[in-house]
Amino acid sequence: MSGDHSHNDSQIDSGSRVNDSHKHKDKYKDKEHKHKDHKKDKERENSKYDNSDHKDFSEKKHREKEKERIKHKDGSTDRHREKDKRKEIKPKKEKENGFSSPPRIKSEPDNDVYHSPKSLKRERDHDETEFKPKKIKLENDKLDKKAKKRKQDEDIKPKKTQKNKKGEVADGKKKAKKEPEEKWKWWEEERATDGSKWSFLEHKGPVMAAPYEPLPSNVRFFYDGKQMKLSPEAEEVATFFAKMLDHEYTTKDTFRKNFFKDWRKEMTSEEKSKITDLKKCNFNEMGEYFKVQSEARKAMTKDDKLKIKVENERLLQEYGFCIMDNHKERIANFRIEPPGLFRGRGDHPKMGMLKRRIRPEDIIINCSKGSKQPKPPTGTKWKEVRHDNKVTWLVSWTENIQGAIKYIMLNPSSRIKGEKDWQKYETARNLKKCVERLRNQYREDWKSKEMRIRQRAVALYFIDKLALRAGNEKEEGESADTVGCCSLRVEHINLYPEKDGQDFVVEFDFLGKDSIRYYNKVPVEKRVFKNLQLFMENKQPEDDLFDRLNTSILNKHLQELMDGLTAKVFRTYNASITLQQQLKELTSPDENLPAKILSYNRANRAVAILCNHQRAQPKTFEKSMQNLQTKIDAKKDQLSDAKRDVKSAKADLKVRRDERFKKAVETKKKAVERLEEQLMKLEVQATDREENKQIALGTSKLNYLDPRISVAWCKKWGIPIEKIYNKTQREKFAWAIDMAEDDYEF
DNA sequence: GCTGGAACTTAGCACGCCCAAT
DNA sequence: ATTGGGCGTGCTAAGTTCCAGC
Repeated sequence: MSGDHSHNDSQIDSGSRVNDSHKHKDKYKDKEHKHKDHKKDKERENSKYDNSDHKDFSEKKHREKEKERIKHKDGSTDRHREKDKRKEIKPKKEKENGFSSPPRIKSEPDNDVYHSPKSLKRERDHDETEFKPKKIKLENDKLDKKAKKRKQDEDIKPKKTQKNKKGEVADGKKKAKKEPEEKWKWWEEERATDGSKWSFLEHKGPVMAAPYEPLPSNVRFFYDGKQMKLSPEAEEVATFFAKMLDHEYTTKDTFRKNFFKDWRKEMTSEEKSKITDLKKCNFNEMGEYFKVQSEARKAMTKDDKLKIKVENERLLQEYGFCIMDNHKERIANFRIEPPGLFRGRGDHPKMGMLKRRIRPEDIIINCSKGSKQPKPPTGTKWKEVRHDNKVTWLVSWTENIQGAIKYIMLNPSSRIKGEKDWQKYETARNLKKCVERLRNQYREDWKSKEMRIRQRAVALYFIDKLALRAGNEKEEGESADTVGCCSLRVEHINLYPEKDGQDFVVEFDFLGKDSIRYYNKVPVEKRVFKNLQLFMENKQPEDDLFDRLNTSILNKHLQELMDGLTAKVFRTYNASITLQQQLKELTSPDENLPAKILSYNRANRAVAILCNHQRAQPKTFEKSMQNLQTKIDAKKDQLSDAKRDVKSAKADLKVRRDERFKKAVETKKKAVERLEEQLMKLEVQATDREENKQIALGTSKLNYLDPRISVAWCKKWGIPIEKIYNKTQREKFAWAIDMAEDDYEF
């Protein structure tokens, strides 16, 4: 098949968040399904969602090329702003934010105030006014020149071959002083080869969650109609619930049950004996109180808002950066997650449970031995301080809902993330080189005598053709019932020897990651079809489709086929190759800028559809669409008026050939043109928005599309990169923007 | 090989800011 | 000046992969 990646059957059902539509819950309840040759016969919770409402969202051709151009939104403004901002930044030679520069460790009065936004106090008053980003601005032309581009293709490979010179590790420390952080091109430097992720790391630790502030006494809680003063612990948990009062979560049984159970754990024994029924709890005053508070926050004066902004900026400056190997790098999430009620996605069995407050004693700090260690808040201790340079995280703790470890890591613009990202796309490009071979291989394997090989081959076909996720097994009852390729169950597909004029159609319908529904009808090759029939023989709906396969088996196999190959590489590969090919197809040289950008968005959209990146239709969608339509209609009226004006002006001109009338005609014509352009923009905007209402472009842009493809496209067509990537994205993809030329081929 | 833990990427949603239209 | 809504951003949940220890 090779090229047959036509995903035009992808359909996104408007009712795609299926979690609530369990109309046929008990569909399979009574069936006996002990299946002998089946490895696990789990007693599945029979939460089957209802399939009956698939709207066949019939291929509005709107995804294909056609009509109009995209709205023109001028993105260039924020660039100017950026520049302006930079001008204000004062070069600062000394240490920044109290970081000692790598080699020496300078101690400094420690902020022994609890690190929470509220209570944080300024230490050094002389700095008080300086909340602006204090980046070192140091134009460094030498570096730029010296590092002149090598040919990009060689350049790109992770430099495995290069021996790590002994001095390399320490080298960061030497040239500490004048590193122009803003322009550091880590991609022109060599990578460590010894598995270490850094050699020096210093940071200020996390910002703890703000402590609980008890409610004012006039905000009351009622149980069974009677007022009741809650202990601070119980009250805090109650406020979590109160804050969510008008969220539909609080109506869900599981949520309420879990909440109540965990809440009771926080109660005094007295409270526990009184409060026995959630239904009798009245949180309204509390809920109201928070609503008023948030209203008040919105209504704050400019000044007060500015103060908050300043404070946030200060916190960011102090805690939002670390020094890693001589460079100041941005931290992604430097705040400890505050306590609250767990909100799982989809039908999560643990929704509503109490996410407990993280104390310093729960927190592990990771940093350099020689660095200035972050101080725990006074009177507290970290759980541990370790110095592990084989990992990238700065801070970690174990969360109480799933027992998972949470991390504080660096921003995507950091070297450590960027290198990894780059490498990911290189692996995907390697796959491109051998994908035909692999495809031939798995097609051969469809005929294998061994069931496990056939299953492996069919699964791989799906992963390749449909960009499905690998699909690890999940522990039942621990999370929502979602699947990926390897964990598909019989109930998730339907086979049609013939459907809608096509042969061998497989209909997929399952909940994937984040309980996003995947619904798709795809014609497959006959052999695949026959194999699927075989795999499904004598199985119950809740049995695994690929009972001889899991992700570890699959990935082991893939690893043998190509170095670094895993299931998810196919998603990256197919997403990127689709973008490249779609861009080629959709971009027409003589279209104007907005039209080109619409083409880009459509190419992006094709990928998002392939990867099933959905979003809830914005709540305001209908209304905003209507508004837009109103505007369009108004514009049309204006236009026809203007046209009429032109006509009459022309008529006047005919009667009296006068310079003044001539001018009038010109002016009127101009007006018509302007209106036409405006109208077109609006219409393009409408199209784009309509096409996009349930599709999220961001995820693929950020995670799947080799940014060099986009950069090359921009260069080729003279599109400013700002039209494609916003500021954050440009920071993340700085490496690609710097290195890709207009002829870059994925 | 299997299991569970650790580390890291990928994901959608909520919210608030900002800007354009009124 | 006000308002509406689009967009960027933060947040954190939910995946994948790797690996150590049996």
